[in-house]
Amino acid sequence: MFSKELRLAVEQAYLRAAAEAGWTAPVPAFAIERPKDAKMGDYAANIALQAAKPLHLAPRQVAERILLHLELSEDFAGAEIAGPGFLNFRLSQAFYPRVIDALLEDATAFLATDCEAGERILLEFVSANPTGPLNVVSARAAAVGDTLGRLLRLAGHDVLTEFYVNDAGRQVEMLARSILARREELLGRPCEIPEDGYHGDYVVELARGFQAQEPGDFEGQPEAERVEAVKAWALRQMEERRLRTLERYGVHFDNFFSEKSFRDRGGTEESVGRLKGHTYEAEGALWLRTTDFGDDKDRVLRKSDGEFTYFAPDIGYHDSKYSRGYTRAIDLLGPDHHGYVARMRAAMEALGHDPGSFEVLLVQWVRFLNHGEVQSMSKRAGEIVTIDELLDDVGTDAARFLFLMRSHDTPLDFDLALAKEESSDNPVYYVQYAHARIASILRQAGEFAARPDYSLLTSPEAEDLLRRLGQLPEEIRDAASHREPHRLTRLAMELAQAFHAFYNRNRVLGVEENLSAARLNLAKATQAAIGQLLWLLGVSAPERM
RNA sequence: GCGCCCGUAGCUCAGUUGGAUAGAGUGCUUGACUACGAAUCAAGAGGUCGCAGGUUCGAAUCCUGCCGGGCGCGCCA
Repeated sequence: MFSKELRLAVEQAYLRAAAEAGWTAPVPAFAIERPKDAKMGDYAANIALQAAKPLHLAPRQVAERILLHLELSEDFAGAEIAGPGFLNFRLSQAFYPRVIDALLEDATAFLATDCEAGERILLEFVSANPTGPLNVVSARAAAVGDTLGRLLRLAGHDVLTEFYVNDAGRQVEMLARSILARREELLGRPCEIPEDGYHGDYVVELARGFQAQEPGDFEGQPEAERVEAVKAWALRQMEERRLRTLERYGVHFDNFFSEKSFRDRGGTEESVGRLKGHTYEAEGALWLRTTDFGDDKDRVLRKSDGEFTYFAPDIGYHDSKYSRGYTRAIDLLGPDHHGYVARMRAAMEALGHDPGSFEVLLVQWVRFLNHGEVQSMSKRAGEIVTIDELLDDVGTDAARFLFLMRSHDTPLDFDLALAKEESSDNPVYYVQYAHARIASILRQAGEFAARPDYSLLTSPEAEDLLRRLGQLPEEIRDAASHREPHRLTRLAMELAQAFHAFYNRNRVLGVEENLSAARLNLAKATQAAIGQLLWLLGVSAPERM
């Protein structure tokens, strides 16, 4: 929450120094950053290093001139020149009450302090085929997408989370035919599961369920109508199961977008029509000249048999994100889809959308381990295949936290044994324990002053904790703008670590009344911050464990 | 062959638009509870940031080449 005012102060100091010394170079691009080593202060600016070259001066010399003209608010204790010419700044105690009071008043608003967002974002993730239970391969994307959505919303964006339901293609047709075949089997008639059909146990379950509910004249209907009836019924069943799974997992979608209804109302034709000028006919097919927009080769929109490719309705779907009023589309895709990004971006550009407003986050694969052994995800081996089975095994809190510990663009090893372990080895418990521990202290504390004298918080552990709390708004801003929800787990762990260290060296209860009140408020503010981070992660924040 | 992602401590990984002595967890060694939760804390050991060049006052970070791993390159979805 201080980097913004610091940047302004430094810029103004530079301008005053320039006016006095006759520098003609404008304010250079420079960074306000947090040094790794606390000995170097709380913030550092490299403006002198950046300005030295255009000014033909030594960096330290520039720094000295700037320092002369620097005017800082009372939140800062002062500034000094260090190393090759960094300006280092140290916070004063004056900011303590501002941070603690703000956190206690409204932790959400506090975390959003530095965010200046306000875009309309459509965030699409998971979008798994509706032909089976949600598979564990979607679990990571579900966790990342849901938390990213919460984070972007907290940052001030108008976010719609969306699940694209591929309910139109051959896949659901096959599901319906598979169910029908199983139904024949249940009735004791000879049958054959279609070659590309679905074989999971759930298909048998569905067949049984359908048979129990099927309308009386079902047998008399023509084949095509029967398939349609089963298809519609099966899609509703899968939707219910999907919603139950997602709810257990704490994942919320604002909208489920049906490919079928989009196609039925001519959405694909409309978007393809608007691509005119970028398309051509060749070999009986309709092609989109994506190479005009950076793709490797042109892509077919409509096959020579007159059917659209998968690409065409998908262009229409993405186009609809813009026509529905969103200015930015963010997709989470598996690494097997990365070849697809360039052509979709090309299509968006051809439609007149800013290609930069279409963002794709590739969520890399997860490898499941058990005590370090790689797990095959085969049903036959009795291993975990669905998200439900994963949640049965390790629970929502551990699953979400572990998925969000790593950057989404690196492959992840997920150790099932570790996830189940309720010990300090499991980072989710480490963070939750800090939250519960504070709850326990507050239960025992009784009444205490709401606005005590925070200048009593002088221990190194208290100061470290306060600095971390004060820096949260900047961290949140960066996590949101970089689309890196995994930073939240690190922040939560660091806060928990700072609190545990504080707790071990600073008695909160049973010390002098004013000191106790100051420490209690700090603990309570920390709890609010950890609670808010856990909420963003979709992990529960227990009062007791 | 071409394209994208990745390569950091024994292991799993952080590392902010290039910044100061490269960090954390885990594992290993050692210490801390007759007062707030020991699911905790403190200390120590552990590194050729895949390799080689280049740009820069400064490179784990940017550029080039090479090595290694993953994924993709259909009128499939």
